[in-house]
Parts: sequence; C-alpha cells; structure tokens
Amino acid sequence: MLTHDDIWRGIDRLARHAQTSPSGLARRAGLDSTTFNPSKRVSADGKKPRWPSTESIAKALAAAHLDFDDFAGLISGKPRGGALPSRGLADGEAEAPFDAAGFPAGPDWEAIPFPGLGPDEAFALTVEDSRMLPVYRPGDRLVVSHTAPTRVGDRVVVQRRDGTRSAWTLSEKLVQSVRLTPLDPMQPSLTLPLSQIAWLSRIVWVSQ
Amino acid sequence: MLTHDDIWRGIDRLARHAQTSPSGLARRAGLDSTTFNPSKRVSADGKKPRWPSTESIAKALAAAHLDFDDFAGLISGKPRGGALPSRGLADGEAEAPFDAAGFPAGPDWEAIPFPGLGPDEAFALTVEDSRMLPVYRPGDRLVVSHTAPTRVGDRVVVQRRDGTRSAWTLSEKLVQSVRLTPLDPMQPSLTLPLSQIAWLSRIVWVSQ
DNA sequence: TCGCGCATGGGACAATTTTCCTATAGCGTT
DNA sequence: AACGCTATAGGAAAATTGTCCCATGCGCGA
Repeated sequence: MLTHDDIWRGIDRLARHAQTSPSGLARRAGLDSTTFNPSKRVSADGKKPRWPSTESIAKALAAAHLDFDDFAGLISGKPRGGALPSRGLADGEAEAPFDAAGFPAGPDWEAIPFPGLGPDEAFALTVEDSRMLPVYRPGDRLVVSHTAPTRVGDRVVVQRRDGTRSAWTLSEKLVQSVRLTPLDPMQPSLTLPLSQIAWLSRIVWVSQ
Repeated sequence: MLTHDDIWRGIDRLARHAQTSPSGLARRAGLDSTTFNPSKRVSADGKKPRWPSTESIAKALAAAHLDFDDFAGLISGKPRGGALPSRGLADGEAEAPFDAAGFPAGPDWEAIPFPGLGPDEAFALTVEDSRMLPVYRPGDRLVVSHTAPTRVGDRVVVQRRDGTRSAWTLSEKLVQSVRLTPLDPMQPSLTLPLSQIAWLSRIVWVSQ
C-alpha cells in the first residue's frame, strides 16, 4: 500500500539525499520552487490530501540522479542490492586493485553493506588521510559508480595511469583534457590530459 | 531516471499481475475504467505525454495488494529480496515442519531464490503429486505468505491440526468454520471448523 | 446469429495540480 | 543593523488529469 505520507516522506528524503531542501529540489528539477511546499501537501481548507504528480516525481528523480527503484527504497527503507566491495583510497600501490575496465579486481577488497547499488555498478573507497579535508575526513567511505554520469561540478575519483588515485571536483571537460579543482582550497587546480587518466568516475555517496 | 514509458509499462504489468486489463485494474481501484486507457496516455493532439497521477497509482496498487517496492520492481525488473526456505508439500509427516506460529522450523528446508519477499514473510511448498491438477502440477512451487490477507476466492494452503496440509480455494469465511472448494472440480467441497485448522494462508505466487 | 459484457477511442467537463505572484520568517555575511 | 539569499505560506490563474458520456470492436455463450 502506498499512502499520502509515504509519497511526501519520499520527496523529503529525496531532497535530503540531494543535500538540499524540498524547495531546492523542486528548483533543480525545473519545477516551481513551491511545488513541494508543505503547504501544498493538503488542500487549502486543510482537509483533503494533495499528491505530487508522477511527472514531478520523475523530474525530481532525474535532478537527484536516482531511479525509481531508489525512490521506492527511500520510502520503504528496505535495503536492496547487497554489499559492495570496499578498500582503502591509497595512491601508487604495487598491484593495481582495478581491472582494465576500472572495476574492482584482486584481493584486499572487503564487503560493506550498502543499499541501492549492486557490486557491478559501484564500489567503495575509504579515506585514510587528511589530505582532502575539509570535504572528506579520515574514515569516510566514498561510493564510486562507473555508470553514473559525470558532469561539471561533480566530485570524482581519478585513477591515473601511473597508479595514483585521488578525489577532485570536476570543473571543466575539454576535448583532450579535464580540469580538476582540488578539495583542499589551498592546493592549485590541475589540468590533466585524458591520456594520463585510466578512469574518472563520480562519487555517488559518502558515508561516515 | 523514470520515463513516461516506464510508468505506463508499470501500469500494464500491474494489471497483468492482477490478472486483468488496464481498464479492469482501474475499475477495481475505484477509478474510471478509462483512466489507464492507451488513448489517455498522450494528449488529444497526440504529442504531449500524459502521466497518471500518484494518487491513481496508489489506488491501483492497493487494488492489486502490492506496495511501492513491488511497483518499482515491476518497472525495473530487478529482483529484490533473497531466497526463501522451501520444502515439499506433503501430508501427515512425523515431525511438523512448522512452528506454533506457522513459520518454517526444523531441517529439511532448502533455499530457493525468490524476488520480492523475505523469509519472514513467505515460504515455498513444492507440489509433489497430481491431486491438484489441473490447477497445480507436480513440480510447481507455491509461495505461501502468512502476512498476506486472505479473502474469499483466494487459493490457500490449509494446515490442519492433524498434520495434513493441502491447497484449496477459499469459498466462504464463517464465524467458526471456513468453506473450502477443492482444486479438482470432481472432488466435493468441504466445511472445516476453525478448531481443526492450525493455519490457513494465501498462496501468493506459483512458479513452474 | 444475436445479445451481452468488456476493452478501448474520442470528446467535453470537472477536479486536481502546477505555476505565478506576493508576503513573511530564518539564516549568514557584511 | 542592514542586506541578500533561501524556505515557506497563501491565493488566483493556468495547465494537466480524472470523470462522465457515447460509440465501436471484439470475444463469448445462448
């Protein structure tokens, strides 16, 4: 059964997932910012429930980069999918822990539970040092998805061909290079040619 | 991402799941029977997509006895949940393979994969003989849920206090007894006092 | 063959939702 | 304290969806 409360709880959680408010989510989705207002969840007289339209939900999901399964999970709270392979985010290891396609390979991967994404779609990297403060703190787990689309402004992990691996903000996509802004504002930004990049994928989740 | 096609595909599959047509589903949900018409899925001029309202979807789900997670599964096709304990549907065994509450207990339960229901909500029974033809054939797996509501007309499994276990159609619920119609139309129907029944639960799924 | 129920297309109207607009409150910064 | 930005309440208009009505086509049983 799907109740009126369920749907609006899903909208609220969707907004929180996107790290914004209901009105901010509506704006990002191209809707009027008052669409998800608490005052628009019941009729003017206050007695009849109002439901968001399916189309509005679809737009909000697109803005939050989630699919319908994720939304159902936000409402029910039931975890789906299984655990994810997890390991440390460390630079320049002897053996590359990823295969040619950028998916986890080799030992040293441990499983951590994570809802909503399967092991073929994402994996987790644990932050081990303080070089990415204040954004990421030691102990944070970064969930990285090779299938999620990367756009300018996204936080990404870049695996270079020399084996080093680090997190950045993607600030510009050029034809033969990308421009990366460091998470530490004291560090200079970097323009990296694509030829030096093994893969560049979006950080879709961070747990602490 | 959730597309216009996704939603309507979900409605069609929901109707098929409820063993009816889109218009039949709408009628059962208390909506106008034309609500889910293919002709109502695009605007009159044929160019703008029309989306069903969230409230209509909620009513259709209630009519089909499904929740929002199930609907998301119908759309994405991704199986969720895990395996179920499974064993044979046999009468009068020495040790009752169920505990007092009617849940699986003891050995002799094997796990079979099944999407959408957890082991605390349902279990599977395998048909071993031909006594329930033509409805159920040997090898069919009946998924039984103690939590699903039983209504007149549902197929049910009845566990009697004497240890026998069999499948019926529930044809009448009385104060102190139930009326059961056999799946084999050649057999007579049966009125069974509640005092002889350990549990009576709905068959929610059959795989072959 | 006929009649009946059901599914569906099409159109007009009613009901609901979104949008647009204004106003107020909260928050952080200067 | 003043300012800007955001979040939100409230109300009216615009857009969208559901309902009602009717017609057609199909399958099924008498």
